[in-house]
Formats: sequence, structure tokens, C-alpha cells
Amino acid sequence: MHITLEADYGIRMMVYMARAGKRVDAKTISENAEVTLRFALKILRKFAASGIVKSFKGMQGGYELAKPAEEITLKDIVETVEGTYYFSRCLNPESGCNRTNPDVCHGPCKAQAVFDDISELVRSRLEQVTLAQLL
Amino acid sequence: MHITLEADYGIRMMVYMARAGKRVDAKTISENAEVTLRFALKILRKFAASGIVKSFKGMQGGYELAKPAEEITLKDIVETVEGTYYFSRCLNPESGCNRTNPDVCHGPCKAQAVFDDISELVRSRLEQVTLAQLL
DNA sequence: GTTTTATTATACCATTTTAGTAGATTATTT
DNA sequence: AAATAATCTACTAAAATGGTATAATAAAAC
Repeated sequence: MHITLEADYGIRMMVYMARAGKRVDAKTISENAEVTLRFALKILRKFAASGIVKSFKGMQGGYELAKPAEEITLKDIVETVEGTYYFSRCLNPESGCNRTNPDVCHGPCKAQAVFDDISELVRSRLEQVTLAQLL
Repeated sequence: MHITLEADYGIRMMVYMARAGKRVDAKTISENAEVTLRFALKILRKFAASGIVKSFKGMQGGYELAKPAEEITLKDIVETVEGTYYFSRCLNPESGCNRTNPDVCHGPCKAQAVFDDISELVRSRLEQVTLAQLL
């Protein structure tokens, strides 16, 4: 029904990184964003994989934003952690609509159209907000 | 991240009841909406408790819409099943924002304002759609 | 080139939420 | 009284979320 705690943590971590404005190691990020180091590392890996954050190994290693905070949106952050946003499972191609009886729902039903609409509404609103605006 | 299957079932059941246009028993509803009888009963109880459906015991008993389909909204249905819609847990007064470090977030943070906005957006969109429009 | 620092990969466990079930009880109509 | 159908309470199963642990790998410093 709502976004996960992990996504919330992710936002906090990104906000901290943007504030820092330089390369920071995972431990510092986790302490400042109040997320356990281990869990923070897991989230940071997702960020690195999706390309919104760059990671550096070894001494003086750590993480930094891959782009200016003005170019990273809330949608980038949330969807990196959670995947594409869908208001209802029915819309997710992987789970798909589970209605099989044509009397109940043949083809995309009217509720689905509304849910599709809402999903798009949420995604575009998330896209309008940049990390820079959260500082 | 998305509304529950239970809410989807609930919508299907309400759509069926609206189509039927008369009192129907739980078994018939469950079969037509493709939900197990037991689970359907559980959902119907919530509908009856919230007042969007009237229930009748005994022979010739069953369920019927408490109001015309034009006066029941998707929001009524979804929130009866799931409770008030919040995009992020942080907004739910019961769970509450878990950020305690004032350096990270003192008072309502900017992300929360956006989430509040999105929650309201979703709720109002759900409110615009009536059960009648789903038939 | 070895040591140190810090990320990465994989896999696992615990908790919470969601989904679904069961039995006994109560109310209503015939 | 008998039959039907909802209600209450409680329980179990499955899935998703939240969190941990270990070993491996890469980079820089000395």
C-alpha cells in the first residue's frame, strides 16, 4: 500500500550524499542517515547498479552522486530501490491481472484504467521533484 | 508499494453486486468475483461495517449496496479494505516518521511534503471514480 | 608487493504483512 | 423447529520486507 522503509532510507541517504557534496564512505552515510551499515550497503549497491551513484573501492573509496543533485529525481531514487511504481499489482506485467472469467473482466477492466492513470500520476509527480529540492 | 489483492477482490465484488442490482448471498458473490468464499466473507464484513453494503442474515439473506452505485467511490472501497491511503509510512500517524536526528530531518522533511501531496492526489483521484463508472 | 581500507557478491535469517482457512455462534425466514 | 446465511474469533500459510553475515575483490598507500 505504501512505499517501503528501504525507499525512505534511500532518500535519506541520497539527501545526505547531496549535502556532503563529496565522496563519502558507507559508514559515514549510514550513520548520518540513521540506517544500519549493512542495510545501507545493500541500498548503495542498488544505487550504484542503477547508475545514480558512483562507487569507488579501496582506500579513499566510497560513494558520490553520479550526476548533479538537480538531475536526480525522487522517481530515480524510489524506483531504483523498489522497481517501477504500480498502484495495483494487476498492472505489473510480471504478476499480471488474475481475472480469468470473461464475465468478471474481459480484457483490461475499467478499474485497471483508473489504476493506470493513478500510477502515471504518481510517477510524474515523483519525477518533478529533484534531489536538489530536498536539501 | 501497491494496493493489496484484497482491495482488488473487494472492487470486483462490489462491481458484481452493483451489476446484480439486488440482494445476493456471499457464495454467489464469491463465485462471480472469483474469490474464495471464506475470504469474500471477510471482505464483505468490512464492507458491512463501514456501511457501504448492507447485510441480511437468515434465509433470503445476503448483501446489497447500501447506496446507489453512483454514490460509492473507489476510495470508499479501497479505504474500507486497507484503511486511509498513505504513499509513505512516514505519513501514517500510527507508524510515524522514524527520523530522530535533527541533522537528518528536523520536523517534517521536504520529502514528506511531497509524499503528503502524492497521497492527497491519489485519494482525490480515487474519490472521483464511482462504482457506477466501473460497470 | 604486501597491507590496509572499503566496496561487492552471495546467501541467509527474522519479522511483519498479506492471504487464506476453520469452527462455533447468532439471527432470520419458512 | 429446521434450514439458511451472516458474524465472531482465532488460527495457519505464504510472501514481502527488513536486516545480517561471510567471503571475495579491487584500489591505493606504504
